[in-house]
Amino acid sequence: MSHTVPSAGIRRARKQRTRRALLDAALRLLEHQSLSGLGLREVTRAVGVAPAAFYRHFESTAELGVALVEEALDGLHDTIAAILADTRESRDGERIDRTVDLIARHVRDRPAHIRFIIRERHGGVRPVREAIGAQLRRFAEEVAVECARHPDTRGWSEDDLRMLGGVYVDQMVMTASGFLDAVEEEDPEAAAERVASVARRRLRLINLGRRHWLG
Amino acid sequence: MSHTVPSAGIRRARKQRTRRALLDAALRLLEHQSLSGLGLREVTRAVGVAPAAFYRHFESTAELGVALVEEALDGLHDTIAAILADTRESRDGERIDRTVDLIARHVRDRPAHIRFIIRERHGGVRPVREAIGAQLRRFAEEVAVECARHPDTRGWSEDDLRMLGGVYVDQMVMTASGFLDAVEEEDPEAAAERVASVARRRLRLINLGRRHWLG
DNA sequence: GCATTCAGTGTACGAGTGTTCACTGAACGA
DNA sequence: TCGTTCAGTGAACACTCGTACACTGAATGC
Repeated sequence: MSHTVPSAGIRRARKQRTRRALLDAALRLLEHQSLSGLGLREVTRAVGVAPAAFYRHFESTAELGVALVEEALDGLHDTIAAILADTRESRDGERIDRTVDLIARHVRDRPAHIRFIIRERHGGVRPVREAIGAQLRRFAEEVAVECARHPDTRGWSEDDLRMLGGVYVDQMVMTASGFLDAVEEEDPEAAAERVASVARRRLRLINLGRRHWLG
Repeated sequence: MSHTVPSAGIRRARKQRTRRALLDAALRLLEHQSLSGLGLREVTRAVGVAPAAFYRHFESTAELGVALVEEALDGLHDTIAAILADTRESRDGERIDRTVDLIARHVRDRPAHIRFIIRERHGGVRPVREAIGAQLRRFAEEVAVECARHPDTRGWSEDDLRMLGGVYVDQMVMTASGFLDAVEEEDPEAAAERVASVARRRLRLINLGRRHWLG
């Protein structure tokens, strides 16, 4: 009976719980403002905890921002991996459809994370900006590696492959941003479908360019 | 002697002068933070003027932000027009080179304006965000109109042309952002050349896709 | 010349900010 | 069982913030 809860981590768990609460509250507050304007007191007030408690978890809101970057981009990384794996065997047309659908779903599932990433990618807080930039560059690299397996890119230089990976990642981010903006329009579903349509055609354009890159 | 200064606008001119000073000071302060974190007092302090004087020109920092958007995008519009006009007769290769050069020059000439636009495009202040979005959409429209004159896009639908215009404008903004980031690296000139090289290849990729869009 | 306009001043207000520090009390390890 | 650890408290610190209001004095128009 006693050792079923092996004497460990009630404290650690409690701490984790308020840490999560801080992150969640911050994420919610960041939907309508940017990180450089987010106050430490504002966050603790939303959680219902004393301001000083904040320091037990982060030494500044910038550091909290970096933590948010990590969890947001972990999620995005999973989606990218899913896109790459899921569409590896598809024909070109349905591959594009599937990609855009997966982006739409990701945005629907984690809108606040995505909004945060897009807002802070060029935001006023350097460490956050750099963390996002570094991660996105890593994603581009991974996409480039996957691209190399495709017959259309046979014989490409590494540099050109990296360029192409970057194009896809940027395209993905812009599409996500579009889906995010869509929900604020008067007919969100129609707007989202418009975004999806443009995204599909952009990808088709890029793929056509890729096919004719050499010779 | 007396009517050489025709009794007009000494007041108006003085007002304009401090208005400019407010805009310039804000622009400088915004290089290291975002608009939602910019304080009215901070701006007036930088200009050397009483806080209340701010209200003679803007009713909030958001309104000042919108003014900045307008002047920043006027400048960008001129550069886009220059790109479209200047490269109308060129062959494809040098057209791309010229385009990228003009973007690089624009960023070198007005770095603060560009940084502001890129930062606030997805920033926390709605009216500013929307002003930027609307203007960029207008630019895309203009580029689309110009694209329609090109033989490669003969027979394209209006929707596809708009899509293409958007691709070019987004590409331009991303390139500008790249040039901006380049100056912060240890070898800025090399970084800028790397950005330029990637931008040129991206444009080449897009142009290849454009050429093979139909059939 | 004179009354009017108005860009900019100076002071004051209440409210919110980040950070500190001594503290409490429950979870912990031995 | 008992001393230690440490997440969270609450009060106080010295700021900064946006806004209001009565004001000054030079430019202005009649």
